[in-house]
Amino acid sequence: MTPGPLSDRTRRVLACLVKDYIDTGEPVASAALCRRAGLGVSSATIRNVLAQLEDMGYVRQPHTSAGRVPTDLGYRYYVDMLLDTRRATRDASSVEARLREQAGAAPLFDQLLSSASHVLFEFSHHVGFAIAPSEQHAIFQRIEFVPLSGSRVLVVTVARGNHVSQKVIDTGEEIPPSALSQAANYLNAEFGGMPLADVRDAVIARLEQERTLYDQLRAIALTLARTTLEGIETPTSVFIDGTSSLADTGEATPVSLSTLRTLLQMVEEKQRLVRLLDAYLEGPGVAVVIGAEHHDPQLRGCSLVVAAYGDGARRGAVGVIGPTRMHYSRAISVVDGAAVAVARFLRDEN
Amino acid sequence: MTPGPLSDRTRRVLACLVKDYIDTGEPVASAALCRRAGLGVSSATIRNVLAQLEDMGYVRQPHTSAGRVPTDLGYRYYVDMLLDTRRATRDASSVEARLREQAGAAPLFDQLLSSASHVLFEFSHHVGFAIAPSEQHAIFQRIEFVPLSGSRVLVVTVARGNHVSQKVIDTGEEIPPSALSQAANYLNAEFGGMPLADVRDAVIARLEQERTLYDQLRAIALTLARTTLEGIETPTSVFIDGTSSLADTGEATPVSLSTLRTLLQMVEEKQRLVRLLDAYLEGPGVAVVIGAEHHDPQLRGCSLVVAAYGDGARRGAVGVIGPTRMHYSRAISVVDGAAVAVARFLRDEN
DNA sequence: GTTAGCACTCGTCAGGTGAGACTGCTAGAG
DNA sequence: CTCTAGCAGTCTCACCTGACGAGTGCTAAC
Repeated sequence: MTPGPLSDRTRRVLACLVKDYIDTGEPVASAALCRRAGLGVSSATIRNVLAQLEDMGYVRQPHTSAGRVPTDLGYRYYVDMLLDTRRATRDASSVEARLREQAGAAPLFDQLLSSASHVLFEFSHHVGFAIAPSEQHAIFQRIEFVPLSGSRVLVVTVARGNHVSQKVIDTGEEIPPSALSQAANYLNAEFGGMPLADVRDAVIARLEQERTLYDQLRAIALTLARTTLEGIETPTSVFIDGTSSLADTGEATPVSLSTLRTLLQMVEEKQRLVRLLDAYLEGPGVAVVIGAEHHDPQLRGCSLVVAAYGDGARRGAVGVIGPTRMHYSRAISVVDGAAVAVARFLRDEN
Repeated sequence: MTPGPLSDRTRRVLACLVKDYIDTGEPVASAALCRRAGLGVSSATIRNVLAQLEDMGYVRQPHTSAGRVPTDLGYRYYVDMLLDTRRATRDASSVEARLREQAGAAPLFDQLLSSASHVLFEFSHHVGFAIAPSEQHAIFQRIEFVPLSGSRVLVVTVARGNHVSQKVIDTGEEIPPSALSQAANYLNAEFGGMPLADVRDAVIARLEQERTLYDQLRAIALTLARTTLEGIETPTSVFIDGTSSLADTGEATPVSLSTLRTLLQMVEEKQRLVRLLDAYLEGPGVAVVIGAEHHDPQLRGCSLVVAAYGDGARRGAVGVIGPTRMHYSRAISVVDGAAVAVARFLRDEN
C-alpha cells in the first residue's frame, strides 16, 4: 500500500504499460508486457508486479479478467518521468515556424493568440487554447478617439505587444474632432508607459483632486479616459480551437458525451476555463493536470497540458485539453514550444 | 404516386403527424393520430390515409410494425404551411429586447452579431449563427492611423454601423505621428461616405495616375490606404454560438456523431457555412432548408432556418442550425425576430 | 367510404450458452 | 527467496432463442 520508491523493474513495467495503453486504448495484458517490455521475465512475474502496482494505486482492472489500465496516478507517474527526461528534447522550432506562418509578420495580439490555439490543435489533435494576460497589467501605449455619428466616440486603446482593444462610448454631447485628438495627445503624453490599472487610478485621482477643472480640454480627456477604463476588469480573453477533435470517431469514444458537452459549454463560457486553470499557472514550464486532479467533476476524463508565457504580472497561458489517455510526450513538447514561441513574439514586438 | 393536391383530411393528418413527431421523437402510430387529430374517424381510416402519404413520399416507416415518421418532404409540407399562416404571429419584440440587453446600447458591429448568435441559441436551443455582410460594400466612414513601435502602424477603419476593423501594417520607414494624422484627415475628407471597394479602386487609380506625386503627404496617405484596403476581400466574418446544444443528451441523440463533427468543423472553418448558405439568401423573409435539400451530404440530418437582414449589397444573415426534427415554428419566429432586430439596430446606428 | 376484427410482421428484451481473454494461485524448480 | 509453468476461476462479448407487444395491412361487413 505504501507508495514508496518503486524498483527499477516495476518502473519499467509501469512505463511500458502506460505507453502501450496510450497507443492502443485497450487494457494491457501481462503477456503483452512480457513481449514488449523486454526484461527477461515471464508473464507470471509481470503479473505479480502488476498486482503490486494495483495495490499501490497505479493501475486498475476494468473487470476481473481484463488487462490493466493506468489510473490517474499511473499517468501522473509516467508524465513526471517524461517531464524529467524531456529537457534535452525541447523542440520549439517547428511549432514556432508554423505559428509565424499562421499569424503573419505583425499580428495583433488577439490574432497571435488565436493562431496559437489553432497551431496547438494542429500539432496535438486536441483542443488547443490560449489565454491572454489580465488586461489590468497591460502597459498603456496609446489611446485614440475616433468620432462616430452623433455623440458617439470609438475609443481605441493600444497596449504593449499590439494589444488593441476598442469600445464605443457615448459622450452625451458632441465633441469636435480636433478636441478629441488633442485629448488623445494629452493622455498619450501623460500616461504612456504606465500599466493600465495605474492609468485608471491616476485618472480617477486627478478628477477627484481638481474638482473644478479650469482646463476644458483636460476635463474632456480625463472623463473620456475614465469611461474607457471603467470596464478594464472585463473578462480575460480566451481563444479555443479544435473542438471538432472531440467528436473524432477514430477509436473508442475518446471522451464521453457529457464531458463533450461540458467542454463545449466551456468554449461558450470561457471564463470557466480561466477559473479552472488559474491554480496551475504558478510555476515555470509545462504543467500537466490529469483527470480528477483538477476539481471539475464534469471533466473527470480530461487532462490539461498547460504552460505560462510572459513574465511577472503579464502572464498568460497556452495549452491543450484532451482525454486522460493522450499522447503526453507530444502534447508537452508542443505546448512548451507554443509558450516559448508566443513569449518570443511578444518580446520581439515589445 | 402523384404529389398532387392533398385532401383536407389528408393534410390534417400529415400536419398532426409532423407536430407529434417533433414533440415526442417517436414514430407516430395510427391510433395516436386518431386520438389527437380530432377528426371523427377510426384508426383504420387513418391507416389508409397514411398508406397514401407513404406512397407520395411524405412519411415513411422505420420498420414494418412501427409508426410513421416524416420524410424531408413531409417536413417541407409542414413548414410551408407554417410559413403561410405565420405572418400574423410575427413576434420580434422579446427577441429584440434580449438582443438589446445582450449587446448593450452602442455595440460594435461584431458585438452585435455575436450577441445575435447568442440570443438565437438561447431562444431556440439550437446552434445560432450570424454572418456579416461582405466588407466590400461597407460604407467607409473614417480611417485612423495609430503609430506603434518602429515603422509599424495600426490602422483602424470604421464603416457605417460601428463596423470597426483593424490591421497592423509595416510602412518600411518611420512616419511621424503628425504626418499620420494629416494623412488620415486627408483620406477621411476625400473618401468618406464611399463604399470601401470604391475607395480602394479610387486610391489605386490615383496612385497610377499621378506617377510622381509631388505632394509628400498625399503619397503617404494613398500608399497607406492601399496597403490597408488590399485585404478587403478577406473572408466574411461569422459568429456561432450554442454548439454545446449539439451534445444535449436529453433524448434520443439529436444528431449523429459524424454530423456533430461536421458541424464543429464548420465552426472552425466558418467560410464553409457561408458557402453553404450562399444559395439561400436571395428572397426576403425566412428560408428553411430541410435535411438533404442542401447539398452537403455530411449534414443530411440537419435543417437550417435562415433570414437575411439589411438591404441591397449590404446583406447579411442570421439563423439557426438544428436536427431535421426541430421546433420549426419557434425557430422560424425567433430567426425572423432576430433578423428584424439586427436590421433595426443597423438602421438606428446608421 | 368507413369500420371492426384479425392475422401477420418486426423490433425489443430477458435469459441462456459457449468461446476467448486474463488473471490469481499454487506447487515446484533454480 | 525468486521465478516460472500450469490450471482453475472469472468476466466480457457475441450469439442465439423465445416471449411479448406494438402496429400494420387486409378483408369482410356496414
